[in-house]
Amino acid sequence: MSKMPVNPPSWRNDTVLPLPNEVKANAWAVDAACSGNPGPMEYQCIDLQTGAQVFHYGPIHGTNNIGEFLAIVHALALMDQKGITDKVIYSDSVNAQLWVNKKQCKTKLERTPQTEQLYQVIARAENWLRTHPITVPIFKWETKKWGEIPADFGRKG
RNA sequence: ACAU
DNA sequence: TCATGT
Ligand SMILES: [Mn+2]
Ligand SMILES: [Mn+2]
Repeated sequence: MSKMPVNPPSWRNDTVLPLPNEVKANAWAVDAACSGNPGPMEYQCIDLQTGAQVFHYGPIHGTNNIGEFLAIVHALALMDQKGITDKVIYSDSVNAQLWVNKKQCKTKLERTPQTEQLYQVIARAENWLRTHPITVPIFKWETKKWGEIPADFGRKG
C-alpha cells in the first residue's frame, strides 16, 4: 500500500456531463460557431445538469462575436421568462461578456441587405438588455484549464 | 497580449 | 491560414 498523499479529484463524475469541481452544475453553457468569419453563424445553449440542448439559433450570416453575444442575451431572456433565478451562465467569450455588460453589441460587421435581419435581432437583444436588469451571474468558461465548453459545436481542428 |  | 474583438 502506498503512503503517497492522494490529491482530491479535480473533476466530478456524478453529473451527466463530467465537470471540473470549480464549475457550477446549476448552469447553462452557451457557445457560437461560424463557418467562415463572417459567415453562416449559429449558437446554442446546453444545460450542464442534464446535457440537454436548451435552445439553438441559426445559421444566419454573422460573426463569431455577434453569436457569442446573442447567445448570452438569449439565455438571460429565457431564464427571465421561465422565472429561473438560481442558475448561472458560462461563456468562453470575454468579448461577449463585455458587450453584454455594456448592453451594446459593438460589432464592425458591415450593415447590408444581407445582414439587415441579423441587425434587427441585435437591436432586439440590446433593447432587452436596456429594459431588464442582469441578475444572473455570467462566468468565464476557462477553456485552457477545462477543455471546450460543453455548448461547443466541436468543429475546430 | 488576451479571449474567440 | 484567415477573421472577430478588447
Ligand atoms: Mn466560444
Ligand atoms: Mn466553440
